Amino acid sequence: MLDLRLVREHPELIEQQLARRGMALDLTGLQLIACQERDLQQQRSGLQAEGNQIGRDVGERMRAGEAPHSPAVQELRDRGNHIKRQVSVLEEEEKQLEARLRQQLLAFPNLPAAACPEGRSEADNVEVRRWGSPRVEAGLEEHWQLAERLGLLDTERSVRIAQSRFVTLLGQGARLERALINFMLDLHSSRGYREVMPPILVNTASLTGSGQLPKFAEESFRCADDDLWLTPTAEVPITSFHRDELIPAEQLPLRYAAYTPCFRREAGSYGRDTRGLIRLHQFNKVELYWFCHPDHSDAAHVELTGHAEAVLRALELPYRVLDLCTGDLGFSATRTFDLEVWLPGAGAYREISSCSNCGDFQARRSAIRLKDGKKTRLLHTLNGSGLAVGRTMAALLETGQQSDGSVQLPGALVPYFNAASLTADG
RNA sequence: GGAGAGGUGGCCGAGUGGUCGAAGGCGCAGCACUGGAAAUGCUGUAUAGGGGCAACUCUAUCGAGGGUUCGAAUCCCUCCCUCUCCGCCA
Repeated sequence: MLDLRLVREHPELIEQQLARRGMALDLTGLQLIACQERDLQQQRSGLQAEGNQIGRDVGERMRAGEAPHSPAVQELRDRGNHIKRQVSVLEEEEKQLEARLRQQLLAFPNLPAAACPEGRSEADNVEVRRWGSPRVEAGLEEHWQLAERLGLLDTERSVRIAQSRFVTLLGQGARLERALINFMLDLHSSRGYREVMPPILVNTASLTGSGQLPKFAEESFRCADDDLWLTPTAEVPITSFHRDELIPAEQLPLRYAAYTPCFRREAGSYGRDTRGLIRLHQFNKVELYWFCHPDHSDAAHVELTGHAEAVLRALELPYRVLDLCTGDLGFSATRTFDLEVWLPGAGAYREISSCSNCGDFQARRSAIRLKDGKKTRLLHTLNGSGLAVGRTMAALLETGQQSDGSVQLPGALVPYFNAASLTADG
């Protein structure tokens, strides 16, 4: 959420920054509402101050022994009543303005960071670096072909259980998924992340706090009877873990690593990536999350991205890093580095992690502040996949495929999977 | 799901209509004492929003929302949550 003060005092700054995202906005209307709201508040609190004084006066007279219905007291009462009516009128107006303001503010995305490259779409994202040598050969299988042949998953029966875009992992496939989750969590724990396993049904306030609501309601599955939603990412429960908290500066940064299933409706993506593990309604993800001091969030962002990269390196999966341009930035992010893993079968880089600095955007929505001496200020939140587990499996399958039909696994995974390869009779 | 109890500041805990943003304690910070520390003493220590260069000041907040009243932490209504017992259950 954007700072209301900024809306009042420098709406042109917001217009400029959101223009970088490709949004043409005129905030004069909103600014007007914001100022009206402030003026109403001033009027109202002035009246309330007067009312409070009357209350004190009456109390004093009564204590002095004056009769409760003496003319003087009665007059004070009348004035008190009059003020009360005025206040309630102002309050009603104020509430309406506040609701309108909030509704509009919640719909604005975060402002891009100064360093964020300019651009209109993903075509303008800037490649920052590459790691590893991508395997480029003709005749390689795609991961869903490999997975089907090796019996790692069952798509058809999953439709019977749920619907399309769900998958059931089986045998080696299920074990590999489990091995990957453990491998990733161990790696992050060893770097100081605190492991968390949060609720994956979350309430509306949580989804609003991290930015998925109100704008992206159609992206999440909802349990209508309970004000609960299935989490689209662990970012949601982790943000809310500290919602409405005031955290001593010396405790920062707080760093969490969470494995959770994630649920997305993928509305509007019909026909895309319908086979295999790339785009599912339910998928597993290990998420990295930082709550940090605003002065350190840029450095933290680089560090967090490095931690996600470390997983790819340990698994010997070539990848590239993109600095997302202003036009491709997610709603809550002020800057994002995407990691794209090389899929030799598909012959393309595919997103496997998105590492974002959200600045104070989620912290303001979720009221998460830090206390630095006497000062309180909003802290910064960062998140990144470390990594999307299904996509990691896809990359491992395509990268490790052998001419004999088996799949060779990287050495780092052997202790977790208890075998060095996947085979047709495994 | 049924019955009962309860939700007060960073924490514990007092407070059943007026001067209560709230006693007391703990914690924390500063000062004094000390060679240094402990102990002790003194002082300070909530959040949000508004106004002011600032000192400061106004408003709101005692789970949430509404009501009664000149005045509500305190009375009334609704909701949420927590705890205990019973039931059910991985």
